[in-house]
Amino acid sequence: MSRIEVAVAAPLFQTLSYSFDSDKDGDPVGRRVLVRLGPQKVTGYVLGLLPDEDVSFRILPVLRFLDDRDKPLFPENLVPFFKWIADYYHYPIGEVVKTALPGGLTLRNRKVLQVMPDVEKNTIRWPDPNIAAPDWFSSLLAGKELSAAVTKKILIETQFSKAIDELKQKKLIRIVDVLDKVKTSEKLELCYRKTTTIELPQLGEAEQETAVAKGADQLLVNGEKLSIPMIRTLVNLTALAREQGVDSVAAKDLRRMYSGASRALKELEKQGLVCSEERRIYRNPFGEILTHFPKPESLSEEQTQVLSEILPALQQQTFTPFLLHGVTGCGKTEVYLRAAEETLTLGRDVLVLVPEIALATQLEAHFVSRFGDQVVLLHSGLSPGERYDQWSLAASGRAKIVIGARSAVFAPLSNPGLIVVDEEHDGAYKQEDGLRYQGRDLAILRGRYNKAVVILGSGTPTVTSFASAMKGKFTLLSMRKRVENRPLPTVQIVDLRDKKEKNYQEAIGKKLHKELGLNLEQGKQSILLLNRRGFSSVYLCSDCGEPVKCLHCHVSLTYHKRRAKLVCHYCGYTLKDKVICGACQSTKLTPVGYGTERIEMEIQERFPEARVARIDSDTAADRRAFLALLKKMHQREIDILIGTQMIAKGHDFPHVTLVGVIWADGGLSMPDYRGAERTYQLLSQVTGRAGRGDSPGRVIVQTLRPEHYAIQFARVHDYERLYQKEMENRANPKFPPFLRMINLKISGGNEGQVQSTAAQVAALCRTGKHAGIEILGPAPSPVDRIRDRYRWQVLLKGADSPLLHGICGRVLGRYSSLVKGDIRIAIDVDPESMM
DNA sequence: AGCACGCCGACT
DNA sequence: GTCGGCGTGCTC
Ligand SMILES: [Zn+2]
Ligand SMILES: [Zn+2]
Repeated sequence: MSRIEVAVAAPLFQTLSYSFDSDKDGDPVGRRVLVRLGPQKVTGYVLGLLPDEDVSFRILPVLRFLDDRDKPLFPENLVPFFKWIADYYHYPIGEVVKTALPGGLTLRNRKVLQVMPDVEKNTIRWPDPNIAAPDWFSSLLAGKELSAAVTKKILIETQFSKAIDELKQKKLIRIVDVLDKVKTSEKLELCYRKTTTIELPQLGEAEQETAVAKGADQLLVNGEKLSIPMIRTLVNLTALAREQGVDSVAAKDLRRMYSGASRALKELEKQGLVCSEERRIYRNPFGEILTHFPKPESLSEEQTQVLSEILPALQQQTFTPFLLHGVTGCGKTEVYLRAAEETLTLGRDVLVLVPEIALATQLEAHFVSRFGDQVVLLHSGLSPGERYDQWSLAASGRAKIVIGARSAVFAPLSNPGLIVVDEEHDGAYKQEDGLRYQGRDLAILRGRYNKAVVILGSGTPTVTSFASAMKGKFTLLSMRKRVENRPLPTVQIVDLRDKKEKNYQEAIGKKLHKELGLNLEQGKQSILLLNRRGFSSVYLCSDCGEPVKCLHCHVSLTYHKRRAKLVCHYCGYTLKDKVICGACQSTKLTPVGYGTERIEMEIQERFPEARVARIDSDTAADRRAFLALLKKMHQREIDILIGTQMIAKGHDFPHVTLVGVIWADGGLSMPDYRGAERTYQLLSQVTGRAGRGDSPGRVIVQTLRPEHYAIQFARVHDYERLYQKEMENRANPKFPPFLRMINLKISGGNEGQVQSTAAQVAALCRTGKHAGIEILGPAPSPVDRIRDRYRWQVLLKGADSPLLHGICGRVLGRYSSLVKGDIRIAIDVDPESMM
């Protein structure tokens, strides 16, 4: 028996030791095991081998392996990566691995309540006279199985415990442990292989029919009695195998050729002429046939220049991070593709991260065009089965290129030599629940562990990344020219404070209206951006001025006119739009503020003849409808497209010549030190959507703060000055990149308890070493109640990273004494949103 | 997390 | 008296 280090799927900060039979089970690393953990059975992930030294605890053998020999779920190179993440994000190691793996692969035992096998059901009475027999008891007697989830609920209800104990003692019912059934696994397909060498007569259909007509239901071929269906199937099998260049052929293909194949195959198998086998098939997530992008003959001067730095770094096979600063349409994609080509030539793998795969289909299409089935996809849009298959293709080394969203940074590639993070500034790289990791940062880390080249690409890099480039931590590569020398659009700022410009209660100013009308006349497409969905952001009482709030969250409800509903964007709570004011019972409520839905309606009133469409997370929930809309946009069947930041990302609309930003400063009033940066990024991205060679683009930016530098620098497309200004601002008072932050988030159902726990957390931070660390709070979070949970926070700021993490460790060390009832403490390292 | 063990309040 | 509440601690 050999000893292994296992991370179990439980919130433990340490790994545990188990033993296994190395002769029988082979290499254990990267495979799942089922292990005992106290009185339960849980999934563990094997991280490595351990020396046989004396220990103070007993070492249990693993119950069994959940992954086959030689089919590890993840390569060994991910192990130090996982450990670093667990440490840095203060997250249990097993949960880190669980987050990294595709879902549905973590099994554990659960309790199920059932009637004792040989007990006659109708003889059982509900034993507790004080309460009526509950529904679950009746369905149990009716012969239904209770699920583990239902059992859990029943066992939590203390009112039933007496009756259950009694029934258990009388041996009428029992509670058994069942293991989760496997949710995601390999998909197998039945195949047949010819095992006979007999030569088949070249029997055409006509001849077969003649034979049947003559009454011959069987023919003798080389001493074997074969029916016509058997011959036909055997002929088809031989032909298909030759055609596909394989030995065994899928039964379903044979059935498609001849419906009698199933029965014939069974007969053939019985006579030993064919044998059946299961073959693994890989579910294919590439839904639509993607556009083919041919490889360009030549590269631009800038592409050549940039590649002359990247390719040698790839050949050196050392960790080299690049920041590729290239405006929209500068031809970054071709740089990624050439770098990927070189990486494959060197026998290494490629990992490409994109913000949200649904919107990055063009990058996907480019990679598939160039590299075919060496590419796999990993993103949330896949079914669990597809995701598992794509994962296994990478894990087994059959796929060399992984393209995916944030979590693809954990892709099981054994030797990544190139990691690309496209649109590195995108907020989607930060996971905002559970393991709150930053995909971009982890990409850099993985590059370091795997001695890979990392390319962070963006037209508007995060200030932090650009600062790293300035400090020399990243090599800065710049691409300033748009391909085909498309000019940058002209940007005009419109001051919304000017009463002559815009009427009260309207969103579109005179200037924007005029330009939209002009574009419409000329049959050109326009885009309108407003980063808020719904009709209005608040629904105000005209009598007392109070907004309608969510019952479960401390936020105003958003009015959705088409659905005639008031909706909470945090928890989904909805009200009909016929409400009375909760404060004064008034019925006079009016929508105030703007959302995309309201813009859509205003546009329809202003331009009744225009073909208008809207893209936001309400309308894009259905990926197929979303893709259909994009297609309509490409085919110029839409004149004006209205949307949230979604329209600014990823997708190129070649015929758009006008972009209108309804309210550019919306993000500047948020409690976020990156407000200016984000505003610039959004404006810059949406600006990049306007114009093509022959028809230059115009951008109208409406704002209440026309003088703000983020808006002014966006007008002149000057990233460097934005960067400098931001660095000045963040130097005093200090914000990242001049220091680091960790947010300790305390939440729970009882406001007083949350507040006092938050106070204890803050006190704990302040006791002990904290020199040079600013400890802010405890304070209520900006949204201090979501889903009936109160939320407080303690924010740590400081340049001394080890000390910051030390303070977190101190809090975590007291975790069990701090956390009572439903209180939770979440640690958000490098927070991006304080909400 | 999930489970066992252990120590105090309010029932028979 | 004990039944059951949940605070505390542990899991290789
Ligand atoms: Zn009111
Ligand atoms: Zn809500």
